[in-house]
Order: sequence, then structure tokens, then C-alpha cells
Amino acid sequence: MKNFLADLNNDQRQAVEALQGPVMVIAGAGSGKTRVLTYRVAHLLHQGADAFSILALTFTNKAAREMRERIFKLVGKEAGNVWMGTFHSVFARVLRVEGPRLGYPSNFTIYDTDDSRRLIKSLVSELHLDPKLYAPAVVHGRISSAKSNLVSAAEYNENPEFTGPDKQFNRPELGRLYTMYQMRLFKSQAMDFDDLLFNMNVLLRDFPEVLHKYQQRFQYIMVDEYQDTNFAQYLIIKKLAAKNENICVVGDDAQSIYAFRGANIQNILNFKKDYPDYRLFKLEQNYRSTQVIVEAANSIIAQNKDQIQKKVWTSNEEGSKISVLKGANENEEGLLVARHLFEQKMQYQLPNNYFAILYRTNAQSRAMEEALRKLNIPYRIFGGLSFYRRKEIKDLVAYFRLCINNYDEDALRRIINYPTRGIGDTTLEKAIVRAGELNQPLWDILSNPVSAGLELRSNVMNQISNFTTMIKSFTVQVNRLNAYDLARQITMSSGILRDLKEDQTPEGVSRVENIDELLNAVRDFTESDTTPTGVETEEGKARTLDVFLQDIVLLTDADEKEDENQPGDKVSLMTIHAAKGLEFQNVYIVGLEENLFPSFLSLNSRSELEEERRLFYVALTRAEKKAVLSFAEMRYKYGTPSWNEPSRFISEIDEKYLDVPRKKQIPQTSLKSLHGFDSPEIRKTLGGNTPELPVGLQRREKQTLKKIPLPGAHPPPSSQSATGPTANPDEIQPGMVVEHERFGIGEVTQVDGTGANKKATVKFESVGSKQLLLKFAKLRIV
DNA sequence: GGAGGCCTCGGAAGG
DNA sequence: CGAGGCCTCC
Repeated sequence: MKNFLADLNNDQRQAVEALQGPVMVIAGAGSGKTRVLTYRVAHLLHQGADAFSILALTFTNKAAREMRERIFKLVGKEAGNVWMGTFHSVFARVLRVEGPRLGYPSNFTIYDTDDSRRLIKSLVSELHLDPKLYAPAVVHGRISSAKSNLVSAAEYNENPEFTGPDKQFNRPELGRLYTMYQMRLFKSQAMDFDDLLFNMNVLLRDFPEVLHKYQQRFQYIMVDEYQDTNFAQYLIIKKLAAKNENICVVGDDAQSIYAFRGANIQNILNFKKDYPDYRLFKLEQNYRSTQVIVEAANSIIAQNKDQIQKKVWTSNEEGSKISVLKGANENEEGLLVARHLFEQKMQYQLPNNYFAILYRTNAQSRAMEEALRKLNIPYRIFGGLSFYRRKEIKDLVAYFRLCINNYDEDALRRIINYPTRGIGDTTLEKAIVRAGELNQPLWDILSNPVSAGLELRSNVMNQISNFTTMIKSFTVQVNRLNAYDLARQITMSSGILRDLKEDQTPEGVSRVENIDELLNAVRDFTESDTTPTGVETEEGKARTLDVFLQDIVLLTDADEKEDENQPGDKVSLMTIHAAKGLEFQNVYIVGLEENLFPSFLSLNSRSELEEERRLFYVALTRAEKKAVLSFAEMRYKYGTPSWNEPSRFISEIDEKYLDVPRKKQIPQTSLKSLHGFDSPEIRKTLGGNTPELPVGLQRREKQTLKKIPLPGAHPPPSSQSATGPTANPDEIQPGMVVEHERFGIGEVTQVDGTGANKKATVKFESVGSKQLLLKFAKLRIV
């Protein structure tokens, strides 16, 4: 057996070997975080742990897949039995089993964000509310935020803390919308993404036998990117881990960039409060980047107040300094970047895929694309519309959904008249009203229109009957045919393909190709032994369409393979958010201007500004060898020109890491001339700068959303543990009286192990007996 | 039901 | 400026 622990440095190995008890690993950028997680799982398996008792949670399918592959390389096929996946996929899997306790069938449908918004839009219209005030995205955001904080619709409506701001913003019906939204989801036998976490919490809260069962099953729990967890996720982990407390969370507070979508950095800062006898490991050696990049990144992040102290360092080469490019406008910036990239590529003979261009907002990609095209440099943009969110795919998938779950109202409404079959808005409207009056699902009304008292012309009645009969004929096949055969049958008989083929434009042809691509994916699934998200299908379990469908809603564009029509060696273009977790030899961070990066929306609060700074930290630490920063003196924003100073983040980097003395490259004179140019007169003639009022309104909305308090919320973080004079581990002997910074005075009753593994059993006056690893316990001999 | 004109609005994005 | 939603008109 290969001693794979030898592949690890000292800190990594300790984190891997600390299998029992609560463990927090603070992993600096590029410090081998994934390595620790994967080796930990491998080590657990080598130590005899049952693969089925290990739960490893990630935020993206990609991270889960990569981890699984790496564990497979270390331990072989046993890796397939580890519960490994995203929060959503793992708990969806549990809810397929336990959902009936909450009244959901095990084949419940999962609504994605688009489905949820469509439902809200329809509710707003049914209630005759102002669609501008109750924009689906706003309403959904508020509901989502409540659910992420485990606030139910009933609690929401009772609590003025939520309803107050709604009234204030002229949206008094928001609570009612939340209630109705949940009712409609339930009637559709559907959960949205937030429900997967919310309902998992309900299960663990209300069903002690379920709690017990999964506490028993998941003996070892690991969580990646812990700094990104929200309250609902935090509480699930805490409950599941409560019995064994074999919980290991890995993260980096310096890379927390998702507070805006509910991530709560307090979860990482307060781990020590939840698990007072936790062990903390810091991975501080960076293996990715040059000294210049590591040190420059350190000098940036040092400006933040909220952080866990650590010193990231590297033994890599010093490397070349960070270049700064200045363009007169965004197009010139693009050209300078493209030229610089081209020169690097030629000088060092590098492939295109060694380069990435990172930006703050998607809109910045255009200038970069144009410049790259001019120089014939191939590129790939990440972060477009995901395959499964395209209209033609959602339409066909809606057929699949409706066949599997006849009560899926969103799917029903989406396809009842697509392709056109004479069941128009008026008819649908009547049926919906009737469904409301009888409090019955829309599907039941349409299945029995006569007994429901629907009065329609006979040919419309016929069309409805044809439609429901067709769907039912598919439904009975779900368990008889394999996924591919049924999917093909639906595609052919529904008329979708015929409809799409009528459109001979390039877009139309591409839509037909996409349908083919979806069918290929179904065939792959039918013939393979894993689901689309990579979970192994159970032995002997049929590859039916419902199993396929359960999975694909959890996929995103990040899970898609490269365009097969245009494979090859390309420069990567993406937002910094999308670049998290990736690395490139050469990284360009563009658009480094005040009001863009940091975003003007972040400038009013320290915490938001600090998140922008962490974002810049993430961007810089993606680079292995060379980082280049660029900015434009002027760029068009919404069609009007705007002038901004170079970003503060450039000047926050210690000058010695920049390859041009900053005084020359971004000289004060330049700033002055910028100011001179940006005179009120000029702004006036050019039609002003950015709009002000809508921005202000937006900001306030966001802040009230964030005000939703967390039930059982954490107190604010405390400072790091003090480092007083501590005893050498060798001195500790049984019988000694020692003092621990947190547990107080106690007597050493036993000492085991040697070296780094040496631990003492101490009987404390206040908290009783504790086992402490002496390397970390910081005991003072009294 | 679809084409075309008009209006509005603009952050980052996992599942 | 440009994308997307909505309305109108055929």
C-alpha cells in the first residue's frame, strides 16, 4: 500500500490525520485545500471507515466531481460509495426518501429559479398586483432570503420585522405572496432550491427518528467552502454532526465573496463557539503562485479588518512583477491587454489556455472579445446561458416533467399550448379560475373538464382531452421504458421537433441540434452507471426518465463540457466570481477603476467594500506566474461616457511588486488631469454620468433584505485566541495541574502518543474531562 | 400567434 | 448602448 500521507506537508498531514472530533481547516489560496479533503476521505477509508458513513458536501457539482475522481485515484472504486455532492443534490436525495413524511411524493419536481419566477409572475397577475412593484426577481429574492434563514411563510407574516419593510416599500402583499407561492409549489408537488435546504431542516427538527437515522449514517462529515454556507446549510450540518461531532470544515475567510447571496461568514468565524474543543489547522504554504503574487495578495488583504489572522507564504520563485496597463478607453484597454497577452504567448511559447482575462461585470467582456478577435486569438467565454435553461430545452424538459409529475403546474402551463394546439390564454384562464374555486389542481380540472364545470366549445374540449390523453399515455410508460426510449417517443409525438424544424434560420437549426444534444445526454445516462451529476445509480435500478430528470435541474453551465463543434486551445474569459477555485499561469484583471471595481454599489459600507477587496484577492491569487492589471481612463457605461480614477486596489499593492514605478504609470498628474477632464461642464455636455436615484433605492432594498435576523443568530465574532507562554508538550506529565485558555484549571490524568500526536487527558474543574492534542492545546503549567 | 415598435433598466451567481 | 418585456397591429 502506498503511503500517501507522504505526499502532504506537515500542516496538511495533521489536518488529514485529525479524523476524530471537530476540525476547522483554514486554507489559504493555493494551499492544497482539495488535496487535504480528498486525502482525508482516503485516509478515513484506509483506517477502515465505511464509505457509506462519510458525507462530503461541496457547493458545485464540479468540485464534487473533481474530489470524487481524485479519491478514486487514491482508493479505487470504494470512492463511489462516499456520499459526496452539493448540498442540494445530497439533500434532494434524502428528501426523495423522507419527503413523504412532509407530504411530498418521492418523485417531487425541483423548480429552478426560472420556474420559481414564472410561478411568482403568475401569482402577481392573478392577484392583480402591480407587476413593477412585485417584480418576480424581487419577490423571489425576498422569499429566498427568508427561506435561507429558515423563516417560514407563517413566521414571515407574523413578524413586523419582515412585513414592516415590505409595507414601507409599498409591497404589503409580499407575505401573502410567500404563503401562496408555497401553497402552489406544494400543490404542484414541487420544491424550489431553497426548499431542499428548508425542508431538510424541517425533517431534522420535527422527526427525531430521521435525525437519529442520518446522525447514525453520517459518522464523518466534511464541508468544503465553509465560508460560503448560509444559515439553512449551517444548521443542517450542525444537527447532523451533533451526535458524533466528527465534523471537518474547510474554507478561507479571505475568499468569502458570496455574502450577497446569503453566505454568512460568521459561520466560519464562530466555529469555535459551536465546538469549543475544536482543532484548528491553518494551511499557509501556497504552492500555486510566485512570491510576488503571494506577497502582493497579502498586502491587499491586510487592509481588511474582518479576518482570521494567517500568513500565506510560498517557497516558489520570486517571479516577475505585476504589470499595470492604462488605456484611454475600454477599447484601448482591450487592445493593450490582447497585445500584452500575444507578446507573452510568443516570447514564452505558451498555449492560449495558459491565459485568463478576469473582470468584475459580464458587460466588460465585449471590449476584450473585440480586441482578441482583432489579433486572431481564440477565446472562450464562461458564464453564458446554461444548456438546460435554453427555451427549447426547457420546453422539452417540461414534457418530461409533466409526464413524471402530472401536478407540475409550471410544466403544464408551459406546454399546454406549445406546439400550438388551440388551447389559448382564454381557455387556460378559465381553467385556472375554476381550479382556484374548487381548490383543485389544474391538472385535475383539465383531466375532467365536464365534472369540473368548465364550459368550453366542443373542439376546445377535444383538444384538451387529446392533450391530457397523450400525457397520460407517456406517464404509464415511465416505468416500462428506459429513459432514452421514452424521451425519444415524447420528442416525436409531442410535435416539438416538427415545430422546431420548420424554422430554417441558423438559430432554428441550432435549436434542433440542442434537442438532439439533450437526447444524446439521455442516451448517455441510459447506458452509463452514473446520473448526470455523477452519483452512481443503484445496482439493478432501471435507468428511467424520472431518475434522469431528478438530476439535471441541479446542473449548471459550469458542468457543461466544451463545445464539441469548436474544441481547442483558448484564452478563458470570465467574471472573477466564476474564476474562484481555478488557476492560470497568466492572469489579466481588467477594469480596475473606482466605481467599477470596487463597484459603486459597495462604496457605502465597510463590509461590502471588504467583500470587493476579497474579490480582488481571489482574482490575484488565481495567477501562477504572471499577473497583469489594467484600467481605462474612460469607458462607456449604459451608452454614456464615464471617467473614473484607477482603482484603490492598485495603490493598495505594495509598490515594490509592481513592475513600473507607480508614480510614472499612474501618476498624480494623471489623476489631476483626469479630474480636470471630468469637469462638471464636460459631464453636462455629455449627458451626465451614472444615474443616481435608482441606485439609491436599490441599495436600501438590499440592506433591508439583509436585515432578516437569523433565528439563533451568532453573536459577533471575537478576537483570535491569545498566544500566551505555553508549556512544551514534552513537559506535560500526569498529575500536573494546568491551565487552558478556555477550559480553565484542570488536572492531567493521562498522556498518550508521541510527538505531534501527543495528547493529554485533562480533568477540568468546570467542563470535566477533555482530550487535548498538546501541539495545539496551549496549556500553562500551574 | 408573430413581427415590430416602445419602454425600461442595468452587480456578482451556486443549486 | 443593448437586452428583454410588453403592447399593438395585422
